[in-house]
Amino acid sequence: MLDERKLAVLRAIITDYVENSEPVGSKALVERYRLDVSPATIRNDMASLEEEGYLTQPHTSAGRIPTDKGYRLFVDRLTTVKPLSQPEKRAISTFLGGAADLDDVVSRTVRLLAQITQQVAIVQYPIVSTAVIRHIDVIRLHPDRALLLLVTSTGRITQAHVELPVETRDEDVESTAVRIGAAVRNLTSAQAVRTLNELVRDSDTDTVLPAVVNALTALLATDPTTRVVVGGVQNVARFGDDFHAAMEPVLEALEEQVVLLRLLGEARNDVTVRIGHENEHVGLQSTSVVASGYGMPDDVWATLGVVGPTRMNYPSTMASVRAVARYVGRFLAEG
Amino acid sequence: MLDERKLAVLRAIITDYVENSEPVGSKALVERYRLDVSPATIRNDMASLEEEGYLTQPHTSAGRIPTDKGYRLFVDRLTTVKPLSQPEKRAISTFLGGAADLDDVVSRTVRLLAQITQQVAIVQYPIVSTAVIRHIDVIRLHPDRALLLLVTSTGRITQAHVELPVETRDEDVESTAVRIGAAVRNLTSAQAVRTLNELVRDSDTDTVLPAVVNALTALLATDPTTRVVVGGVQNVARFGDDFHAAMEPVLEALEEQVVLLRLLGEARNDVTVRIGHENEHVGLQSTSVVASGYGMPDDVWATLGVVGPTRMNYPSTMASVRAVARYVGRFLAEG
DNA sequence: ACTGGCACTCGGCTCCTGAGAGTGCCAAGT
DNA sequence: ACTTGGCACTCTCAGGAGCCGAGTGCCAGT
Repeated sequence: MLDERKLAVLRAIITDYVENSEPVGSKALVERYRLDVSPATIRNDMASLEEEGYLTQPHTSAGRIPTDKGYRLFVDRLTTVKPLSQPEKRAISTFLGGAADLDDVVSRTVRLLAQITQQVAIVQYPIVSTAVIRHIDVIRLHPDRALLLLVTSTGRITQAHVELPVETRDEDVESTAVRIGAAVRNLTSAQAVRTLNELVRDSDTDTVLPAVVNALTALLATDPTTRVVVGGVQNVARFGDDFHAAMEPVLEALEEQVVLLRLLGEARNDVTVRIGHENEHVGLQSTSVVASGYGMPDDVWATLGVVGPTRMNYPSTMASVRAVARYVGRFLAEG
Repeated sequence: MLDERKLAVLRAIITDYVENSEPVGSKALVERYRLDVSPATIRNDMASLEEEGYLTQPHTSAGRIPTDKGYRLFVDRLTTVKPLSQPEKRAISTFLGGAADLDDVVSRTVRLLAQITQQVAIVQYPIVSTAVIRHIDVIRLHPDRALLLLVTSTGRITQAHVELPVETRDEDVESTAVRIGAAVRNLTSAQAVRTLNELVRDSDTDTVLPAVVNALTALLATDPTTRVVVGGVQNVARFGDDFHAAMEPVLEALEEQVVLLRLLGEARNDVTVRIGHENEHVGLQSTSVVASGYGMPDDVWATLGVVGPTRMNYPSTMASVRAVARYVGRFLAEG
């Protein structure tokens, strides 16, 4: 069904369409891509590609444009992600190199991705599965309320409020904090939860301890990967003139953390592409998402990616996403 | 120059144009707004209003549309900000009521503002000038590096890294933290800086103390108002069909914290309006910004506002911004 | 299996025209 | 002095005709 030449035709059509955003016809095709056959032959191939769902015509007597299925085939079989050039690599490296802390790494990454792909970038906050608890702290802000701080070995700080009985003494709060801190130090999230359970079981007269432990358990349970940063939103304006209608739902989707997490959540350690209707979220079905996990080998920390028009330059976008993911991963591993 | 009727004509034109986004002519005007004069009279008034720069014609033989100057006059003299309805007030109140902490208040506020104005909302993180230090903490993450945490009475947590001599003992770190903590507790930022200076002067043999104090001083010095949150970006799609050209610079501006801060920075405690070219940032000169300070009376904590098309409903937007600012202020004062 | 030729389709461009909205101006009325 | 009706004028917009050209599908020939 799909001989070599038909695949070459599909590749040429996609290349041309990505570049010029115009339906491409048989004549232009043979002229621009040395296919060494006549337009008539190409026409037959195009007809057959259309029959199998890889191409479509906006209207009779216009050229063909690729369908989502066509892009899918292109991405799967017709393209090789070519590595970035040396200057590009150096640019990435120096741009990330100046980062001061975790927040800075993430915000630089998102700007970098948006910049080099000219699309909308999404970066999930990294989480280290091997992160351990470094420190906890309970700070009494009001008579009946305290602030619980949790610091992990990656420098991540989370917080929660704890309701206290009004009559609680400051010393009790402090000693409880010290006690819990000693118990969970250098434990992973899962280990800590187990230890905390034992701690509560052993001390049933105490009122402060259970309150703090509950808050801490809840804090440990909340998935710390639920933070996502978006950047380069202005690039939706460049997605194409035909995009104006579909733009509002896209912008809306980009504000929904939940949607973004689901988008990124499906990505593995390598580069994943979702094309058009392959995206579950209806607002994003006229876009493609290129994502990649990043972090240490065999230990994915988080995911990042870009959202662009289905008519995007897949090889180049995939190369950029992969490169940025690798550099950020390496950078985090070092720092 | 500007008698009562001309002002009424201007008001009617703006009202109509805001509603229908179409240039409005003399005939439609007398029909829709009981002006009790003939179209010819209105035409004379319109000609004179145009001559003075309040109106303009997209082309000959089209109706008139307001200029920035026209909107300015409208906002300054022709409109009264009418209070919100009871249900609206209740909606604001309940929506903000569920907020758990400061982050939550801000994120709810930005969503609320975007929702009720159908425009892009911008909220600056609040700062309490009377905030005092509640707690500091130094956590050693690596042999040569520690994390400094600062908690204020408003529940705000900031952090910084401290470089330590490798040979520093854990006990010294801890005692230093306790010592500094005791010294600055319940002090305002300014008082703390002074106290810290004395502390360093009195103990010149210590190596740990100066390192931590330096980091803390830097932390206190960084302006905590430099954080801004944006929401409702999808609403730019509703700014109008004529807006598509100007959209990219607007989206770009919305990603620049610096630009947003300057936008908001000019606002006073009451509602401020910048119309079109009154905005300094070129990318936003086809938009209007409605902003307001919020916080306790005579003690502005921060600013919030919305960005919309110059052709916006000013009275209603101003009412919404004012109401939200007041509610958030009240809410912060209580919690 | 490929190619050249040919008839056909259909969108886009241009030109034209008429309708309609809106204006500016003027002379007359109050 | 202001207001008004009338009128000529301008200019956009919508619709229709007609042409062009790009592109297709098909077929017969190599």
